[in-house]
Parts: sequence; structure tokens; C-alpha cells
Amino acid sequence: MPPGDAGNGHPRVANAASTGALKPKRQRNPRGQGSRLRAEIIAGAAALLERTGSEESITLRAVAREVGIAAPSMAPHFADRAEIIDAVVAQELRCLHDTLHAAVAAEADPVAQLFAGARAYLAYGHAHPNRYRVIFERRFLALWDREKRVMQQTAPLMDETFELTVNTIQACIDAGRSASTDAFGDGVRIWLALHGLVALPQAITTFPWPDLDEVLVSCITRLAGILEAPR
Amino acid sequence: MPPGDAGNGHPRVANAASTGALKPKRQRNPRGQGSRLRAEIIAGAAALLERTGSEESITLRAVAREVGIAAPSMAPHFADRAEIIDAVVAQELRCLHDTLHAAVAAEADPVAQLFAGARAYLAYGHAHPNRYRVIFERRFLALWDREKRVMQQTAPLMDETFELTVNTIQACIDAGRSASTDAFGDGVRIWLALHGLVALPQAITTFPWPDLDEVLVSCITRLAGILEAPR
DNA sequence: TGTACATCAGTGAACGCGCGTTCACTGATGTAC
DNA sequence: TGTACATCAGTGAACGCGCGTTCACTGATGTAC
Repeated sequence: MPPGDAGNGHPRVANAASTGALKPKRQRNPRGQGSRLRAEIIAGAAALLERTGSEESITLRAVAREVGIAAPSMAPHFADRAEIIDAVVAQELRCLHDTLHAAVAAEADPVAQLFAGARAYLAYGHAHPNRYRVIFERRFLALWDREKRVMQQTAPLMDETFELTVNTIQACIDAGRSASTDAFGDGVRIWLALHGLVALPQAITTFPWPDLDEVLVSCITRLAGILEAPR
Repeated sequence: MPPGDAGNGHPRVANAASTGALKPKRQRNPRGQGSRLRAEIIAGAAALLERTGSEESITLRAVAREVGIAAPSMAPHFADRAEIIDAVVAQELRCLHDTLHAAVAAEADPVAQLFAGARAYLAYGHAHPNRYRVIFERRFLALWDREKRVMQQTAPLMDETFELTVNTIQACIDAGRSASTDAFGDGVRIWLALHGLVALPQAITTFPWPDLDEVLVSCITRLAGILEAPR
């Protein structure tokens, strides 16, 4: 068993403290501000996720190490791992939404907006594969009640993000730039293709993928019935 | 902590033995046939995966319990978890390939073949979500050397499976049924869309997904430039 | 203005658990002589 | 034809590890009187 490995298949990941760059001992939050630790825990878990790429590495003890607190100190804020991960997902989804919104808002032409949003989605997925995974490839193992609760938190945000796409396609239609007659349906088709575009090349690394930006453009052009390139 | 939970987030899953339906004590393989255990281990791991849905639940001890052997007995056959999972992936990918091949071969019309293959892919993904995940959503955590070795095993099979799609599209073109001029590129686009079609609705369960078969048909029709419905 | 007390924000050691791995072993089956 | 030996196909107990969780605690900061 290699050193640093727990023997349970989860490599123990170095944090700032264990690498010797030991953090200044954490100062406790002032009275009444105890809930600030909640945000620190979410940030710690997100950092852990970003660094290790595996949802499983977000153990309570690992997060505690990352944040620099004792493990039981998390109990008042989170009941278990899943609640922490949920909070991370919500935060990351908000981040993705804002990124996409900004990319779309930066363009004036509706067709350019559609491509810009799609490119931002693809760029986010490839720049932050681990964050992307935790949002769009989570699995729920018979945690049905919890799943519902989580979804109540993230579903509106997901819908809001998806609406960006539909609105942009509708704008293309209204401007006479698209032959689409079903903005919602085409939004779905584009989302599915984009997910494939982010996820598959990351999983199947041996395949001779063509240039992904070109694939993106051709998929969207055909799926959204775009009549010509952006002006 | 609930009983049966290791306290490490991995629920311990009941097998036939622990549920009381205790298996007849395993008979050891005859001399010279020791490698048969290898197949039993792969089958046990696959069963575990199918039942629990999580790659993490495939621990050496869990597989040993499933198969009904002592944990150290696996050492001669597999160096670690990853090797077992690799073997499962290869087996499942072979299974998927055969399924798709059969579905395509059952049709005569090339357009019907294209749709039949795509529908078989979608059906496999939804019937066996956990098997699908282990093939197409594996993550490789800095196991680069191992990844290469694994890919050497599965890459040819993956290419073979993909070729089915390309050949079918080419047949559509040759029969004058498709306006496509790039069978490979359109194969990629269809694969990406199909992956989204399998994976996203499973992960995002709150979204009001439209009928997935209709989405499949419309995506393929547009992405492969199909001129009319199958004859 | 003092002071006793309550509350808050955590700590640190200990528990039992499943994990991967080690190591000496067991018992059946073939094989050389 | 007998028999000693080698090999094969595993077993079972023990190890140290990280895990989630418990429980009594500590020490700073407000607050009632």
C-alpha cells in the first residue's frame, strides 16, 4: 500500500497544512458569526473537489482537515457528507449560470449569443471538469428523499440556466435567423449535445475527437435551424 | 450511524449469504482450472455494480463476499480494485457492442438500421444505467499509466462500436437517403447527442424532459441529414 | 461599576467499523521414483 | 504398484489505516443583576 493511501482506495490528499506550508492557526469566528464556518466548509469541500476530482474524497474528516478545524465542528452546520456536497453543487451551479449569463449578455446578435452561450458552457466544462461532473453527473443511490430536497434547491437554478438557451433560440426565431418552430425542444436537443460534447471526450480519451469547437458550431447550426452564420 | 453502514459512506450491501439464503459453500476449482475464479470475480463485481450503482462499492472485500471467497484469494488474479473494474468495463463494453450489432443487423433499410442502433444504445443506457456509467463516465484520477493500459484494452472495442454508426451513416449516403457529406463527423455528432440523451435525464431528474424517443429521432434526422423517414 | 452566569464556537481523545494487505496455514491433487 | 513430495487453490486471523460519531471539555464573549 503506497504511503498516504488509507488502504480504502481513497488517496489521502495533501492540503496546505500537511505540505508544510502550515496555515496560521484558524481564528475562531466572533460570537454570533458562527455560521460563517458554514461558508468556509463549503469552500473547503469545493477546493477538495477541484483538487481531487472525486466526490468520494469529500469525507467529513478530509473537509475538516482542509478547513483547519476538528471534524465534529461541522455537525452543527451539516448533518452529513451529502448535505455538504449539495451545498457545493448549488454554489457551482450558480457560478455556471452567472458565467453563461455574462457570455450571452456580452453579444448583441442573437445567433452570436447562442454560440457564445454554448461556447461558454463547453469552456466551463473543460476548464472545471470536476465541478461540471458534480453538477451534471451526480448519481443518487436510493437517497430519494434527499434527492428531492436537493433538487428543490437546484432545480429552479437549473431551469433558469436552461431558459437562457430557450430565450436565445426564440430571439433567433424572432429575428428571422432560425427556421426553428420549437424553441424548447431545440433547447433540449442542444443541451444534450453540449453535455455529450463536454462529458464524452473527457471519459473516452483514446478516441480521435475532431475539433470540438467545430462540432459545437455544426451541432447547434443544425439542431437550432440556424440559417446563416452570426452577423 | 445506521446499522450495515461502515461509517465511511459506503453502505454495505447484502449479498445472498448475508440475507440468509446462504449459498452452498463454494467448491474450489479443480487443479489447473484456478483461473476460472477470475471470471467469477468479474461476474461478482459486475453484479455488485448492477445492484449498488456505484463504482466505489466495488471494494476487494465486497467482491470477495459476493463471490464467496476470502479476500486474499483475489490477489493472484487482480492486483487491485482498478484491475477488476477494468475487466468489468471491458466485459460490459463487449456486451453493449453485441447488442448494438444485433439491433442494426436486424434491419435491412439503412435508415432503419441507423435508428435501430441509436434506439438500442438509448435502451441499453436506460436499462443498465450503472453499467453505462462505468463504461462512459469513468473518471481517471491521475492513474495515467493505468489509464493507458486500460484504454489499450477497451479502445479497439470502442472504435469497433463507433464504426457501426459510421458504416450505417455511409450506407444511408450510398443509398441516397442522407444528405451527409461527412459520415465520421456525423457519427461523432450523433454519439455525443446519444450520450446526452442517456446521461442527462438520469442526472437531472427534475427537468421536464420531452419524450426521449422523439428527441432521438429528431436529433439523428437533423445531424445525419436524413432526407425522409425509414421505408 | 463589578461579578456571576449563560452562551457560543469550537476541541481532542476515544469508540467501532470496513478497508487493503501480510503471513503462515490447509487440504486436495497430481507426479517422480 | 506404492509412496514421498511438489504444486495448486485457496483460508483465516491479524495488522494499521481513515472513516463517522460520541462525549466531556475549554475558553472567550456577552448579559443580568
